[in-house]
Amino acid sequence: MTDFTQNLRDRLAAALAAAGAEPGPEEADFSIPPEASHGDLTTRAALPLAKELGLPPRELAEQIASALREAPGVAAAEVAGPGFVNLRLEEGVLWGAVAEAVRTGDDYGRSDVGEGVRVQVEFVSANPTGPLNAVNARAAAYGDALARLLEFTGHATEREFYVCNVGTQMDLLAQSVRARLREISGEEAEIPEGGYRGEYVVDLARRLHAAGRLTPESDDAHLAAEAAEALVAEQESDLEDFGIIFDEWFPENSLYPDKVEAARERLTGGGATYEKDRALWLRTTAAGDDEDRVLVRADGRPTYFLADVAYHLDKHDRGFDKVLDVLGPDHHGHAKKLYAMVKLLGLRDDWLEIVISQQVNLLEGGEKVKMSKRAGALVTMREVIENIGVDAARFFFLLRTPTAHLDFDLELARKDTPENPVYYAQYCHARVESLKREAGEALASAPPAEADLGELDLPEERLLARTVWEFPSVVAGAAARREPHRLTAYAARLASLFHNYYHHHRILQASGEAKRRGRLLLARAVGQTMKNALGLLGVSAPTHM
RNA sequence: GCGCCGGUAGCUCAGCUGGAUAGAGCGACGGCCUCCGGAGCCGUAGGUCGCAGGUUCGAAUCCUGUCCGGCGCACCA
Repeated sequence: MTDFTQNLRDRLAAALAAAGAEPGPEEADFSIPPEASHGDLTTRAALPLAKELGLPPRELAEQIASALREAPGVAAAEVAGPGFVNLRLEEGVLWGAVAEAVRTGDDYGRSDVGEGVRVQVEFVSANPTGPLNAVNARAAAYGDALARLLEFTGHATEREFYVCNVGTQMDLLAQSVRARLREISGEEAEIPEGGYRGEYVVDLARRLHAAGRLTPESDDAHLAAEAAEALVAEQESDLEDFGIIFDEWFPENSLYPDKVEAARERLTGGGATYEKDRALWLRTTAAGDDEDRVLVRADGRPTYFLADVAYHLDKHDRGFDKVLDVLGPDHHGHAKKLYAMVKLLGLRDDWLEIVISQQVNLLEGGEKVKMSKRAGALVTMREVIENIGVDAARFFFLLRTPTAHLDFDLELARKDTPENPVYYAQYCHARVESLKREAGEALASAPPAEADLGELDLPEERLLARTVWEFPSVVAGAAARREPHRLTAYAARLASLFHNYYHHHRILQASGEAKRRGRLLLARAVGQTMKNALGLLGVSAPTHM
């Protein structure tokens, strides 16, 4: 498909050049119109360029159309609306995609557009002060799907979790654990103001005490380290059960003191710092921030921001060509200073990219489920997984664009009825598997034959094939825009088309051996494409349901 | 006060970096079970794209202002 569209792009560029236009790469391109009645490929190149040439857009469009009409695989090229050129492709192109999906299997949709660029996706990155919650789970589902998309499009991708095991929160954790340890020894103890009151701290204290690792007399640093280690291990196993394996768990405390000191020197040497009120500031306002930021406090202790600079310098030193930070809703205020930091360090502007994974409202039958960390009554990621399952959770978290708040209806996600979109999509795959079982091994694994595909003649079959044909470009678009939810929408669309087709037309009982094989090939392509789409979302494609 | 994210059908949301008649799911209403899985399918109703300006051949999309909701604004992390 890539060679095919590249050929069309070349022809389009040639036609535009012949008319005297100088199109940019964006302008001399095609898109797949959502409306099937607008053809299979469309270009609006004539609209902006006609103006430059002083031509009526439809006239330029007609010149483009006649040039494209001659291209192989193009059945028709028509001018529409104000000056669109709509292409209708020959069926053979679409059957070719069906054959390719069957032939390439789990690799269908894969591409190498990433050219092996080394990309790091950092996500979740929670404090090691408690179990992961539903908001972390959303970020987890998002970051992992994004990483899968990047891998599938030819990027050398790594997943990283930044363990924020430094600072006030760790002190509070240590004091909270100490209080619980005292209680175990029968003493009276109080959880400090702002401390962690969750039941899990009691369990943690009990476990570490029983293992002989901690006593109420253990010093703060030891308390914090032991507690954090245990909690990180829990987070890691929760994420593993959610299907997510990180390549790197990067502990913040490993940055101290050398890397933090090196970061300070580098910034100071760069001349973007100054001293005020005995503190060291970074002039981030020179790079688009709203106010300058403190790097070193008046008492000489470095800020979290300076550690962040050190952390990103370390990422850069590790050779990543691109770094994606997925920040939670409580950190969205950091984007500006991080971007400013990149500028002031003299790194490429697009080296860092920040995506905000927004908050989640958990609903139970329309009622909001309260999530209060202070009261210790938070909804944990583990509870979400146990309550509704990994597949439903991941699918639901990826239903929306990451930047928008998400209403997550647990009751709906739990349902095993068609109103639940994850079952609807998985059922499509299971149904194809069921057909393959029914058809028998020989037919179910027969190599794609052009003659068999040529038997397909229904409009529904063409539309299904077109949708299979679209898949690689949907993948590419989702990866480029960092929007896995496009795949969720695609899976729902493909499922709907297939269920409809299945209901109205016999596949294994079609008249004629060749038609049976052709229809089964189409079904196999759909099943395979669905499996790949779900796989990129981290959702399983069951063979039975 | 400043900033970020939202405001599109009764509800939850898409809308592919400015295009064609604004779409889907759910809900509502009405249909379909001799048939490879009814965990399914078909149809109907439903919109001033928060509001007001602007930019241009063209705006849900970009700009300005404004209203509403959510969330951030430490020498905390």
